[in-house]
Amino acid sequence: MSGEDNLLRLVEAEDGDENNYHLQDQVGFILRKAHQRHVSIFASHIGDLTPPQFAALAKLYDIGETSQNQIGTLIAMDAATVKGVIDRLKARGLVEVSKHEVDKRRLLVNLTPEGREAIERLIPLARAITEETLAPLTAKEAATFLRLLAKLA
Amino acid sequence: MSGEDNLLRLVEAEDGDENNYHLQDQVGFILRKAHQRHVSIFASHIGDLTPPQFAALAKLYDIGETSQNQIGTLIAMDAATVKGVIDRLKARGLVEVSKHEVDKRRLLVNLTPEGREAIERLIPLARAITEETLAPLTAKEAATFLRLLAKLA
DNA sequence: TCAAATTCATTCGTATGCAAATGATATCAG
DNA sequence: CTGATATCATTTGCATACGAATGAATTTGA
Repeated sequence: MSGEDNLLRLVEAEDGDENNYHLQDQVGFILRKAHQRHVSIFASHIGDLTPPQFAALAKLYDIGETSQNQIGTLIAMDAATVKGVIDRLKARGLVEVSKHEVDKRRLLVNLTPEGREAIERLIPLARAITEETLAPLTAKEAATFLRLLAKLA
Repeated sequence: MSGEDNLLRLVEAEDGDENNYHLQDQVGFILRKAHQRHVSIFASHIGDLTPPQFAALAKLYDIGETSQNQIGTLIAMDAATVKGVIDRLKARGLVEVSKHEVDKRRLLVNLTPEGREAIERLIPLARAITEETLAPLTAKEAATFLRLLAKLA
């Protein structure tokens, strides 16, 4: 270790390291890593569907037929992004689309019987994914974490 | 509200809602939304650089010249992804690349003077981004949140 | 009522993000 | 020493993710 290094450490110790920027301590960086880990866990349980695709199916299962735009609002997805997601679900026969009778701008989306069967089959796996994602935390920690995370989202 | 709705509510109340899957309560979904919000805050403060690009610059500023692969490891980025990030930073003159003298597989990456100037200018903004991201939490909550988030990442 | 503003969907461009395959180089093990 | 393995970088393909622009349809407001 050089003399310069020793001097630097002294300076850092004096000011509580406030002059140094540590990427790995920033909330954005850790948030990105936590999200990555979750997506990886998701893929290990549900290989043939992505989290956004699953979210669209789960929401349609929850509320029934609705417009593409409304789906995007409910699952926090950009209009351009949701279009791609719905297109791929449609191509796989999990959802079907139709025109709104009254408001001709709207594209109605609904589950097909295959889509309904798929989401009913996948929901138990999704519970396991949530469990595994939160596994590093105790039950109490998980509850605290979810409460605080919700305040940030 | 219909009679069916009342019945459903009774059933849900009886079993503690355990038979219902609420997407908006799942950790993965909230994690994705929190990450989205952070990226949006980031963009409002630093418009000409993405979070991954900033991360690469910050890490190079921290550790100095290193291989592309090592950068990817340190900022949790896939080799294919980090290549694109470095390519774009290179195109903008913020980093420069060279071949490793001994190990000819490696591509060394380093900040240019412009890159160093940029990251020094941006780090104060990054601190503000972290602050704004955590603003919905009290200081104590933020500390708890970061501790638990780190356990998940 | 009717022009302005808004909403819904689409398209384009750019940027992650990752799996899988490939090629070049380096290391290891027998 | 050399064949098997491992590592590093690249490329391709697919899937989000979002800003901006566009067009069609609806709603608003003076």
